[in-house]
Amino acid sequence: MVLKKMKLLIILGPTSTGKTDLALKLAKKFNGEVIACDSRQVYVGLDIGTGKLPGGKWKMENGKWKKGKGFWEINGIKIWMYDVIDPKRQYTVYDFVKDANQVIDGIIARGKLPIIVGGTGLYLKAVLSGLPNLAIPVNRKLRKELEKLSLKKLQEKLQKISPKKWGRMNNSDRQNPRRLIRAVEIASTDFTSEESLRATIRGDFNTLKIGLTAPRQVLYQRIDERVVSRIYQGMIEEVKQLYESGLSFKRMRQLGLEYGILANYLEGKITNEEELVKILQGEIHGFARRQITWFKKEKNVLWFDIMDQNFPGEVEKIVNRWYY
RNA sequence: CCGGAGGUGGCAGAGUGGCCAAUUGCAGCUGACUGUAAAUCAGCCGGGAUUUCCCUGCGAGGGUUCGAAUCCUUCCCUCCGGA
Repeated sequence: MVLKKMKLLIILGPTSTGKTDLALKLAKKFNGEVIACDSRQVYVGLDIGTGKLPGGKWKMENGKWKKGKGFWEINGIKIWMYDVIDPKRQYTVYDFVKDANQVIDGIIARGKLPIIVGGTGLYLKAVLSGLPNLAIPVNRKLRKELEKLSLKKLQEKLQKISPKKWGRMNNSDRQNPRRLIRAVEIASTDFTSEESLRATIRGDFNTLKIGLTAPRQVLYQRIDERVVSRIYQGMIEEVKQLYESGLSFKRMRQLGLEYGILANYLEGKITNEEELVKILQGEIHGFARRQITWFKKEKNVLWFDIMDQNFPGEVEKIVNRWYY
């Protein structure tokens, strides 16, 4: 049968550029549903710190949101891929691809436009074009053993097991224990990359990619303000509650940014709030930089500077032309 | 005004005669990233030329020395204590 490619609208960009706000607006306009492509919003209970409440203003004023299983609904618009798993569990790109694909298919079946809000570049890439080796599963036992090895030993191990793989790795990855471990893990299975890629790729999308940016200084300022307002919104309380409900500080540190830093704060490693705010801001700046580095390489993105007052209108026009 | 401590690169903070353009942390910048990705990892970080080259440089000026951020001296400033 002849398949018409499914239309998929994508909004991407670094944190704090207002991706979700834009997505909600467009969803309203074009009868869409939103899919959060975010590696941390998938966790239940990580709300304020991951920006699931899209800005205090939504919570306070237009507070018509409700939580469902796997989605939230804000002013009648569904945002998917929120709250799909317990934060104590580890969720991976693979899980995300599987879950998101189902959600996308569901939205299309309902005759609506799926709008992906992408903050996690790897996840977005995996959904759109698959990743080789994606289907090669984690081998917990092996990892546990490998984690005990020194960097040097890991390097030697990979060189022995798969010199080809080692040869392809760059200097930075060769010093990255996490990558080395995964490489050994892949090399220890019978899977071929082709098999694995075939298992995950779909390529049946007709995408329109809208990228949001802002001058660096503006971006940092927005981040800085957001940190403060999140604290006002009760982010510290949120983390306390997570701890009380059994989420360890160690796990929080794995979750990174606000959760990791607040874990340190609650443990007394950071003693005053001023310092806390500074650290949070700095870490998130770095995060935004990493996102930018990643997204720069993304092809076919129409970039918009959010400082340009007219950008929402422009975006709307473009989406309109593409969609109808 | 007296006594004490001190002024180092955006900040914090080492260094106390040559190995110092100056440890380190933060901030900043660039990049990698094929199942933890808000993670993890690499590089840069006074200026310029851009393989061991040049210039400016550790509050300011002067001095000692073959050689000073490091010693002497004068001045300016900050902090603490006393008047």
